[in-house]
Amino acid sequence: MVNNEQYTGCTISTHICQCFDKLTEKEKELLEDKSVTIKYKKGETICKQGSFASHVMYMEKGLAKVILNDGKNSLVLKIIPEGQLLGLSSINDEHNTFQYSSIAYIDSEVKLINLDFFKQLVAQNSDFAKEVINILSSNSVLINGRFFCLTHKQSYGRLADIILCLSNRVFKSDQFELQLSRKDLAELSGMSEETVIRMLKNFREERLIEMKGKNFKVLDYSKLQQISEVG
Amino acid sequence: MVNNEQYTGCTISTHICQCFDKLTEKEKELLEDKSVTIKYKKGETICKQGSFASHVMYMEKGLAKVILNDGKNSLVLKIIPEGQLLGLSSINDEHNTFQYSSIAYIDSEVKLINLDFFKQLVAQNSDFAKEVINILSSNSVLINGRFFCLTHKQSYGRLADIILCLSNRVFKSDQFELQLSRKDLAELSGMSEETVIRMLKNFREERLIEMKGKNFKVLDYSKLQQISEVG
DNA sequence: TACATTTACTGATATGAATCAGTTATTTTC
DNA sequence: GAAAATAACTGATTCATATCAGTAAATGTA
Repeated sequence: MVNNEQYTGCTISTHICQCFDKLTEKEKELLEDKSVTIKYKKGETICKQGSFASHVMYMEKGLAKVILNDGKNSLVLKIIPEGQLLGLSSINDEHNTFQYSSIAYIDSEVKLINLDFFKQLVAQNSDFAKEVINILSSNSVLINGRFFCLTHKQSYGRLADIILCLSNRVFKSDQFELQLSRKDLAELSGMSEETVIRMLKNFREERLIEMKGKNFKVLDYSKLQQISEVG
Repeated sequence: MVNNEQYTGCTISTHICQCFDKLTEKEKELLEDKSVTIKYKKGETICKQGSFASHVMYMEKGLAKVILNDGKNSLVLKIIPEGQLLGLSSINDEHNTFQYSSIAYIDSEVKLINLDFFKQLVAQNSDFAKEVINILSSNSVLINGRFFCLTHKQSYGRLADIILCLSNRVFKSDQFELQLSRKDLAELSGMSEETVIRMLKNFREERLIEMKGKNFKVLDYSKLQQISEVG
């Protein structure tokens, strides 16, 4: 088999966060003491790039984006679905501030875990540390793929990627009510809002998708897949 | 202070790899047994994306690029200078193949460390594990910055970034003999070879750099910095 | 030294996608 | 339930940068 890697702009890791399974009963109890669950409304900032990081987060319920921002532009690094960690890069001793911002796409519940305690777990439980390493490196693979996609595919391919990702990984259905605005979609696929709108229109005209307001239905997976592949 | 983060297309981490300092004398001895140093000529492949990963690498001498490739295009993720690890993502249990290729820019010497032994070190020495986590997360920060830069800056800014990176971090001098071809520079800054050539010419005409064949000299750092910032 | 090959460079042209300037539709708010 | 605000959409235009098609220079080789 020839390995012609396919990169997608997909933003969601399929890696299942298993790190808490590695904890002892005692550690799990302590974890509960050292954490608190907070609710965020759609659009609210869960963590802010540059501010001091005192906790690692775990998405219990909801959906959020992770973005880099230079004051002018923003880049969506990934999406955090239920059951994934957020802000793991803060466990690096050299960075005591959040390296990115996270904003809730929909109403969400997030467990905030005390950072020092999290670091302590890494130091004392090597299975836990190993799993953290797995998560970090899976995350790199995801972001590298997205990096490739956003720099080398053209817009139609990137948009097809995002639609496939939303359908397959986020909503896990061929039809879904998309809470994201066209602007959000544009940010996700790294292009302008107007271009997204025009391209979605084309996809609809070619019967690849159906669209009524926020309701999406994917009609032709294989054609979208093909568009994703040719770039 | 307002935090207007500046992202650069710089490809080199300033993180100093300290993980081997964390080893005991006995572990250091074992490490020598479990590793072998190989010489690579300029242009040679040090590791190949998709092939089975049986070792982690350490750049003892030389310079190499780390690239993603889909058979058509390639993306330089980062550059590995002397004193840095390469192929660390292989320690993830889910990926037993190299996630990227690495090619020597110049003649290089690379220490190949047995992967199972490396994993064993992670499991048994928590300071070592912690340092590995630091390296992984520093690496993410670097690549995220580059991701932002290549997707949001335009060509002049990206090229300025690369020139500054080469001068400040790789060669650590305002003049250097660049072993890389124009094509390499194009790949690094994510644009076509012709565009690189035209823009270098402009930089020279505006007296930002001097250029005679492979010999480069940076004349105006602050102007290049400014070009990098405006994008 | 001559020849072949690769690399560096130049100009003309094509094009993908952003930007600008609106209108229409849908939410939100009072 | 009307007014205001936001989001969705459309068309015209501009622009950055890739691509194409070459020539010139440098490097490798016989």
